[in-house]
Amino acid sequence: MAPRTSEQYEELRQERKSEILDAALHLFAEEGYHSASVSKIATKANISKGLMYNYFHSKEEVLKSLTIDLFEYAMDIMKITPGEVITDERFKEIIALSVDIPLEEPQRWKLYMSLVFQKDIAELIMKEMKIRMGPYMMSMMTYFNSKDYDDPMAMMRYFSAVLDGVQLHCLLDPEHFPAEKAKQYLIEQFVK
Amino acid sequence: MAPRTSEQYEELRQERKSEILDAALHLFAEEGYHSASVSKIATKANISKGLMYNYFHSKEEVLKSLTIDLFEYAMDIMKITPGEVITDERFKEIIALSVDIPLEEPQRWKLYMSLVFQKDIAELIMKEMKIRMGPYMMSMMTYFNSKDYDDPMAMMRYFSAVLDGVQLHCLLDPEHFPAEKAKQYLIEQFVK
Amino acid sequence: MAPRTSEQYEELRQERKSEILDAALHLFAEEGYHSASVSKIATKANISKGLMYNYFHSKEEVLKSLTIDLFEYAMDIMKITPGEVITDERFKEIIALSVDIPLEEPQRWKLYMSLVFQKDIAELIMKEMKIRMGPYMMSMMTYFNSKDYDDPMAMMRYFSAVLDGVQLHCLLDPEHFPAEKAKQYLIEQFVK
Amino acid sequence: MAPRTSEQYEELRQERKSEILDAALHLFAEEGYHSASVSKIATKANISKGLMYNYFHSKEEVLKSLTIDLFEYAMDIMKITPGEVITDERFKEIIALSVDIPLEEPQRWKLYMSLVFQKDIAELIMKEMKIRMGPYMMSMMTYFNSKDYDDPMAMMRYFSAVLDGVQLHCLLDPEHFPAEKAKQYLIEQFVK
DNA sequence: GATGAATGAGCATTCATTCAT
DNA sequence: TATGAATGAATGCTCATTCAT
Repeated sequence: MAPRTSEQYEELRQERKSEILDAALHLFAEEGYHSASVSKIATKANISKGLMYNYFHSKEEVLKSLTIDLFEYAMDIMKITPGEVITDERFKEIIALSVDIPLEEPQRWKLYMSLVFQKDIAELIMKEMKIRMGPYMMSMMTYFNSKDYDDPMAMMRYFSAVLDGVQLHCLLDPEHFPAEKAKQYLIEQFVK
Repeated sequence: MAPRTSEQYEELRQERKSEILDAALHLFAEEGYHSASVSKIATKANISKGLMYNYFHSKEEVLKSLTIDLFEYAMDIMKITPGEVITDERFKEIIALSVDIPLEEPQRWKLYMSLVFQKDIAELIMKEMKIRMGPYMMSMMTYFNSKDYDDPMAMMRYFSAVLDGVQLHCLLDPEHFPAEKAKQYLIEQFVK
Repeated sequence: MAPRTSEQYEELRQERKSEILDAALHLFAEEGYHSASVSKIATKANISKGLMYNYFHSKEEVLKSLTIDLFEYAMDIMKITPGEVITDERFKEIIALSVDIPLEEPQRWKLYMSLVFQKDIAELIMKEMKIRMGPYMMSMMTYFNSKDYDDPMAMMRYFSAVLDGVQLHCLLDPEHFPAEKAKQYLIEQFVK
Repeated sequence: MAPRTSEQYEELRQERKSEILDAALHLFAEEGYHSASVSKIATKANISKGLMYNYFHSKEEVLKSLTIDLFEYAMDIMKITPGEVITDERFKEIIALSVDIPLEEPQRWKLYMSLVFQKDIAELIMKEMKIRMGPYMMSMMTYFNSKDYDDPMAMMRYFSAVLDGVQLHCLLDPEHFPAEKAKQYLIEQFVK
């Protein structure tokens, strides 16, 4: 048999890597970071424990990788581009997406939320987050500024908090939380 | 020599118990439930590992005790009484307190938030919570009902979410989050 | 109040001591030596943990004391006296008693049997045993000798073994083991 | 380098497993189940504590495995087959083997005897035992029935007890117990 | 004499990580 | 590249024993 080309190898590696991440995501979300052992992750990803260390240097790195992916995924969906000017239509879309994303991918977001409050883990991911959230917050501020809010900075931060609260409840109690109504209330309040 | 009286013993016990709870609170909040080992808690409380088990049957029980205390503390401060009829003034006070409490006792509330998303732990505390939150939510709904909202139930849930979001940001970024402005915005929106 | 006389104190001590031994006997027999903690014994004996050490230097000593009592109890019941000459009638009585004792006080004998096979414990009690069993075995040998057995020593040892086997089964399966029939078989075989 | 083939792994595992069982057998027999800690077993088996759990899920499982092996070993030697019809010759052979086995493998049998009287442990092994002893007892009863005994069931139980007693003494005092004479006495009494 | 708080060594078990193959 | 045996430190927890009161 002809040896694989290095492109094929690279492809294989990426595939394996994402299988591992996928397994880890589900286990972390289901049983928490500490209860999800490397053994379980490897088994779920159909590889040996040893091989995992060929792809990630540690369990912590799996987590780090997962959170970075998480952001990229969210940014992708929201189609946020640095320097973007946000229109009312776009703002409404962002609200709708913000509510829908956690409903559609609760695993991912539960994991994310569970991490934010564990100081040891939070430090790992906060740096990544701040870098990636910066441009998004800039665009938001510009939007609130254009709306003639008194204190657009404060408003932007308040809006972020409100949105997080809504997302939180979407995750914690999806059956009872009135997601559609919430979108409507958000629009009523913030898109004057 | 005569043994201590049982009052003396009881006093001693209560003191020790609260030392343990205090140590545990800080460690749980700082490094999470799993990373805060019984050894660390005992060391921080200046007692031996073994003695912890003279006061609590398990690490889990320390956590449970801590969450119960948390609720009682919050309920106390908010002066919530079952069946209370909420006036506008009282509603404003609740908003103000809701924002101030996490700012004043961030440790306690960080702990609480960190637990909510750890599935294995959440089950432990959710039961306690639901029992204690019920009356509060009833009063809230009655209030929104009196305000002629379309769907007071949905509004109450949305309000809870918004409040949680605000508390979240107070905890996560107390330096930058505009707490006072947030109170004002909340009152403007919900106390029509 | 007049101070107690030293006789009264001594009496009190003996009473306490036997309460402790009683509690220990039941717990050892029910859950085994290792599972029966000093705490449990003290609680069952209605005294404090600390006081137990006023009566016995260690948990092991409680056990030792218990086994010695056990022997004295058995010897008492069997009315064995050093140098006794055993008649056929007396031999039959010994057989009957040997079978009845374990049936009537299974706790005591189960404890005893459980100890014999735990080397660490066995060493403690074997010495006591050999001293106390010696005269009994002498009398037995004399009896078998009078019966014109080939090898009275071997017969005596075989008889002891058979008796132990019967006692064993009386303890382990009192409901199914035919104790009365066994007595009869024993007499038929050994009292020619 | 290529990983080991699964045959190689399996071979390795079996070897290690039996090393662990061997170490455990000796320690359990010598100091009892509770005193023989996992640490000691691992040290005696020349492996790390952790590795033991790669082979057995718990200390209890080691014990269970050991008792199952014990039975299989005994059944093998005795060549007992379910439904076997026992002749006089075969009966004599069974008596001889019953006496010789404990003499040849005292460790194994001491372990077994020590377990029977520890309530917490006994339950674990009794189930296994009853299943495996059933057919053997059936054959015995058939034998005693063919001998025109009054009450073959009672006789079978008495015989079992006597045999156990003899085995007990073979174990406890192999130097003084007259094993050969005992075989002879057993045959005289039971093979009329 | 009497108490029970306090200790610390020990226990069974888990698990991230390494490494010979 | 790939395996899983092997390690050892750490975990939650128990308990005989000591000791200040």
